[in-house]
Amino acid sequence: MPPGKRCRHGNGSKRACSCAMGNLYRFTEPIILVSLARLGTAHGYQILQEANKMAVTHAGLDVGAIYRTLHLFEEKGLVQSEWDTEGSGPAKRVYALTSDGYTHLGQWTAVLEDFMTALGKVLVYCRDAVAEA
Amino acid sequence: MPPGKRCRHGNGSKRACSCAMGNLYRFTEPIILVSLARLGTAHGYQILQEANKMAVTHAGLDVGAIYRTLHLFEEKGLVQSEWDTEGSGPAKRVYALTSDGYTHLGQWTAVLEDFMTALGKVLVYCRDAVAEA
DNA sequence: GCGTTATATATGTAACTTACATATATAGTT
DNA sequence: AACTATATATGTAAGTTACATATATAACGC
Repeated sequence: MPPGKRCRHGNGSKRACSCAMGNLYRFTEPIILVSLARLGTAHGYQILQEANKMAVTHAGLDVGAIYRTLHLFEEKGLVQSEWDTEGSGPAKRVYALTSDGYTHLGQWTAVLEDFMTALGKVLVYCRDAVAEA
Repeated sequence: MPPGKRCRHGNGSKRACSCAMGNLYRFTEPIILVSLARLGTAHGYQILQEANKMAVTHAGLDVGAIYRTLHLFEEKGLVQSEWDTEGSGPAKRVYALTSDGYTHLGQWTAVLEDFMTALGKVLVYCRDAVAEA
C-alpha cells in the first residue's frame, strides 16, 4: 500500500503504484475497441501491445481479459474475426470492428468524457485537502 | 447498453449512462477520504451526501459500501470514531481522519493524477477514432 | 536434431468491487 | 397511529481484476 512497498511493477519510486490502492477499473472494453479502431485489423497479441501503450493502471491490460473480451464482443456483434494462417508464427485470429462496434466505441467515449470531468473535480478537492493538511 | 435504454438513473437523454457500460470503479475509498477531509468530522450519512456531489458514475456511491469502507478504514487506522448521541435523530457514529488517513489520501491523490493523465490519453485516441469513423 | 525463447490463444479461479435488497432503529410530521 | 426522513448495518449475486496455467507454432543458436 505505501509507496515504499515494492510491487512487481518495478515501482521503486516514491510514487504509490496504482495496484497498491486496490483493484482499479482498467477500462478493458473501451481500450480494446479503440485499439482495434486504430489498428484496423489485428489479432489479440497485437491488441495487447497497442492497448498497453494506453494503460490506465501500472499493471496494464490483462492478457486473459483481452481474449475473453474479444469473444464477448464477437458474441455481441461488435467485432468480427477470421483465422489468419499466413505469415510467420502460430495461426492468429484477426479481428475488426463492425458498425455496431464503432457505435459502441462512441458510447464509451461519451462515458469517458463524463468520467474524466467528474474525476477531475475529485482530484481538485484531493489536491486542496492535501495542501491544507 | 445503448443510450436509449432507460436505466433507473433517469437518463432519458441521448447520452449513454455509465451504468450501461458495465461496472466502473467508483473510487469509493478516495472519495470517502476526501469527503472526510473536507467535512472535518462527519457520520456516514453526511459522508454519503458529500461524496455524491463528486460521484464519478451516474449511480453515485453505494450506501452499503460507505459503512463497510468506514469499518475497514477504522481497522486499518485511517479513521477514528465515536458515538454521537446528542442532537436530533438516531445515534450517529462520527468519524475523523487520522494522520495515517491523511497520508493515505495523499497517496490516492498521486494515483488519481496518474490515472487522469493516462485516461486523458485514451480519450484523445477515442475522440480521434470516432471522428474518423 | 534439440533445447530455448518469442509469439499467440485460451481457460480456471480466488480475490476484490459493485449493485441492490433488506433489516433495524429513532425523530419528526400528519 | 401511520408515514416519512434520517442513520447504520448486513447479505449476497453479479461483474471485474489478478495471476497462474495450458496449449501450440516458429525462429534461433548450437
